[in-house]
Amino acid sequence: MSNETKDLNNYHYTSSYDHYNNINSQSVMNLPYVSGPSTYNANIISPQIGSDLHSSPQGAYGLGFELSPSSTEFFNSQENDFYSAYNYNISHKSHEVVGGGGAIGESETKVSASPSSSEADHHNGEDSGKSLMKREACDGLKDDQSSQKVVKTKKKEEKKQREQRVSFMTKTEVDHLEDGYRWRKYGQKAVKNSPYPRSYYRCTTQKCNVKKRVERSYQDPTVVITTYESQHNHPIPTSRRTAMFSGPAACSYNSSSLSPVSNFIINTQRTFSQDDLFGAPYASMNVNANYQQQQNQEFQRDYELLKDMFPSVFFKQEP
DNA sequence: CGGGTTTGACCGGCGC
DNA sequence: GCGCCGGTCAAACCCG
Repeated sequence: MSNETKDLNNYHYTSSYDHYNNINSQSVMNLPYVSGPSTYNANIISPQIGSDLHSSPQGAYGLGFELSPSSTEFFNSQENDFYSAYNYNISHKSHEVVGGGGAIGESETKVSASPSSSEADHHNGEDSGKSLMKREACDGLKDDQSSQKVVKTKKKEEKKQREQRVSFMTKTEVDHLEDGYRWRKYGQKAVKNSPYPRSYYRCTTQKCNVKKRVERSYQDPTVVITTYESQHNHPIPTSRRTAMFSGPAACSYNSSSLSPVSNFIINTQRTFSQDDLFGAPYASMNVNANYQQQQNQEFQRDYELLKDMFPSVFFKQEP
């Protein structure tokens, strides 16, 4: 796919999409990492969803997640921590020895999770926020409301609650990030108040009804918002699995809803190990020994959670 | 030819 | 009721 062959009016599928393909081809061919460091900076806002995912019977599968050759940072925190965690990652970026210093493909990701609304929704000020307000208003309805209406409202709420959504905010030039699963695009819509369209994808695996929306933030065009809905009921396609981890990458994780501050870096240049997970951050963190010991235990717990949430990250990479 | 993308039409929810 | 908007459908198209 080249820029020349694409419709230039559809800017989302020109240069950006080519970046996506380039990065993947580097990964597949196991080439030296030349597209520069990229950091996925993830923030899970809702502790409820975090625990849902943790206890999910589909623990081996779950949500898709960007895993192009890059460094990934997961942030699991309350909403207040969202931007501070994000800033923390930015300010410590220079400490992450990931690869070359190229600018292409550089990215950071934040993650939010919500049963009914997503960070992306709030980010764009869309009507899901209004819906939330409306639902909250419905909670305070007067007694003279007909019981039928109440039942209807409750049903609607339950349905929305079941729609498990997780949003990733990724600072990247890549629009559709690789997550190991196969997606079929089924729609694209212009987003109100945004020059950037929103794309709709569905998992191509039969009987898997996972969907995702991908849009670029109008406030910060360098940020791509990916929203996943529900969970995969199947493993990651094997052909993708090997491709995804053949290139060097690093991943750091912060789960501040489980611990005040925990942050570690996963280096995927070799097989994941606890040493990889727990050793690296201290090089850049100015903390005392006791604190480190305490953090290690918290990291262990967070690590288990992360494994459940993003199993694909932890598949072993065979040489 | 099969699978993915594009894109205008359509639908339902919601606010006015 | 009407218009707006997000989400989805599906025919046409593209590509390997």
